Amino acid sequence: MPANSLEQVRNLCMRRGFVFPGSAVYGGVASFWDYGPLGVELLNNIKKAWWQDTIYTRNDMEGLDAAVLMSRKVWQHSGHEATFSDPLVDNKKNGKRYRLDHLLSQQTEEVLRGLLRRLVQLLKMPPELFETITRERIVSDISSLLTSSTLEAQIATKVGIPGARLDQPLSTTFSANDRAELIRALARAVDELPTKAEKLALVLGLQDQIGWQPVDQEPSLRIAGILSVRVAKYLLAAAKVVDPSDGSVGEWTDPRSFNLMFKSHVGPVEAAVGTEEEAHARVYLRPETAQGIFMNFAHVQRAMARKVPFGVAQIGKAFRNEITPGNFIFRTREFEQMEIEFFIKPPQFVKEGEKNDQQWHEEWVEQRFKWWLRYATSPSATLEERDATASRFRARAQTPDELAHYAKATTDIEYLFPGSLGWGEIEGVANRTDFDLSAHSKEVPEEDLKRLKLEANHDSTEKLDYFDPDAKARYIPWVIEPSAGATRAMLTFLCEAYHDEVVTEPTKQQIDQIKSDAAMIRKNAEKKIKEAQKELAAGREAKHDPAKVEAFLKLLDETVARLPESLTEVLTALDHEGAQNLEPVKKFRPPTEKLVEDCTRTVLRLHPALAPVKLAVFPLKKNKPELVELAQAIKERFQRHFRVVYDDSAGIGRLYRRQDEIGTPFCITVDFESLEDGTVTVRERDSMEQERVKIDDLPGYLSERLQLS
RNA sequence: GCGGGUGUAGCUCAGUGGUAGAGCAUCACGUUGCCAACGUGAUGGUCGUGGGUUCGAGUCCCAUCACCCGCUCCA
Repeated sequence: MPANSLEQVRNLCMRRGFVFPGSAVYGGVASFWDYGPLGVELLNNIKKAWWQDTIYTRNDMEGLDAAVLMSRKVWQHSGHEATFSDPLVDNKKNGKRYRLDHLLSQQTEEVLRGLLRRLVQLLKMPPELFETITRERIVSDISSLLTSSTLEAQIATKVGIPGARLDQPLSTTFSANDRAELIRALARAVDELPTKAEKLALVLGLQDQIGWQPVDQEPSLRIAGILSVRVAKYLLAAAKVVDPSDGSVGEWTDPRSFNLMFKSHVGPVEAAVGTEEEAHARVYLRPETAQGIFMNFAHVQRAMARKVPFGVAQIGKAFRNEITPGNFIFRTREFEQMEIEFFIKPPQFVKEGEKNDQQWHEEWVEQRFKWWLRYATSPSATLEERDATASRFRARAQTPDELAHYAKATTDIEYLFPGSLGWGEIEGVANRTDFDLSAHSKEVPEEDLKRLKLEANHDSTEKLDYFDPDAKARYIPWVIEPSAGATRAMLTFLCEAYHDEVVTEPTKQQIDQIKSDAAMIRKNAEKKIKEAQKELAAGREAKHDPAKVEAFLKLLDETVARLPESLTEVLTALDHEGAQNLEPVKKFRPPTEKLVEDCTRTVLRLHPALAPVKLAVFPLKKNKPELVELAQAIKERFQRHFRVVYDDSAGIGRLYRRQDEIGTPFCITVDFESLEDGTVTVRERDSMEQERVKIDDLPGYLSERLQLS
């Protein structure tokens, strides 16, 4: 059985140095994780496997590593700036979608006023706030804040609303100097207020008090900017915001904020967002690596003299300011992608017997699916285990309304993660047609622009087309994009490899002890259930929920009946919510936990190519210098080729278990016999079987079994 | 975003307003012949952070941060 909860995997990762919370010293920052000594090995191995399998073993692929920061124009023409940067709302009634500010600008004055009033009420803004906070107070309150970047960065993060766009420049009635001071003081004042509502209220109040106004005086813009993305849904409903297309009150969704791109600046810019200077210097951290490949399509094609079809692969970091990150490293704001852009003939040039875009798409889905299964499986897996692994992967075609703006079709490869996460996307194979290359090209024919719903690109200096000597025609190629998450791959392989195994049968006496303890728990719990029922019947609050306790007892009976093989499940049963506040359970837990620990091992049955450590070498006794010396010599013999560790800090059994937990495929023990006949014990991870192998034969023995290419 | 929960030693956790604890881990010494051995000793804490109540707060109150679960949303 692989991991049955993400929590198990999380624990192992933090305890054994795979993943640590980011910025932990300062309390942590949501959604950022650091990869520890073993995590970086695993991640590197995943990337290496992918790189070798997608580039080295094919004849039609090249590699690339493009810059993270690219011209802002890339994101303007790719469509990301428009669709990633403004809150959008849907009307559930008719499926129409609007930019929030556009929608509001079409409302009547009455509706807008109602919105503002409700916002004020919702935030419980104390009216005094507007009276006490004056310009003098603010300006005089300047001191320790460091130089600020932009209002948005300062205020929006402090107020704590991701959707807030309080980024318009201050009224021009202030001098540049005054403005900078004001920003600092404002940020400071916001800092001092105890609640989020008051912070927001302050910002709102200041707009009126000190003439801090958006450049654009449209009230709709201001409100749209101020609305928290999360409260907007209720406000829109309460204020009866109307759908301009039919004039009826809409059934609005939460606005989905697509401002997923992190902003930064090139050069020493400290200008406020919205100014020309800022706009000029602005860059985004890439939200996908794909555009770097499109930028270099023509370079790679010419430099490597490639003919379509061919592909370009890239591994790199991407950044998205996700609104709801979570599930450990599944959805993070900084992540790593492994992307292929595979360039093919447009449909009209495909000849008889050649693959069209649909067939290429299918082939890539199949290829990638095989890749996932290959590395999700340990070579020692039985047929049944392989089937079980395969059943946790699936390819699922996206429905039309799920498709991204650039895709004709996308097939997601998903993995069934443990616990509440469930099926999760680990790779998307998209048919992006000629959308991207056309979007970045000048002089694209009118009909193609129309087909792709693109505007003519007057910024581009190039046409990203290709002369096909075979078709004797010039065209902009189509693209199939298999795009996988490297960090999600790590989570996938960890979940699939995780196993808790019972390796030592508990004695009959120990099992009887558990059974009698369970009987005691039942006796006590039944009493509690009766008490609770009495309380509830009398209309009072009960300490226990009878139904939950009942469910717990049923689970406990069921697992205890299946001992000893259900040993680990008994422990899980004790964590059932119905077991809370039951005294005997508290007493019962520690000895059971101890027994489970003594009788089980945690093992990561990782594919050897992915294992962070390939080999561990131990001396049987650490106080015999000859053994230590030989063991270290063996370690040194392999350390140039792969990660190998030497350890003598515990008894031999414990050393084995430690390596099991991190998925080390082989352990070597050097004993006294080794000194005489030059053989060592090689112990295999999954079977725990041992074999005597000559030290001189180790290279061949290991390279065959580690499957390193 | 809403609701619920958690946060005490590196890890797992106990601690009912009155001197901060246990097991494991770590380190030292001794012992130890292949699957989580043992003995002795030692190290390790501003109890997530900031305020408040109190003679006194890990414990009560407020705020805040992080993580987990459920709902909502999203890819």
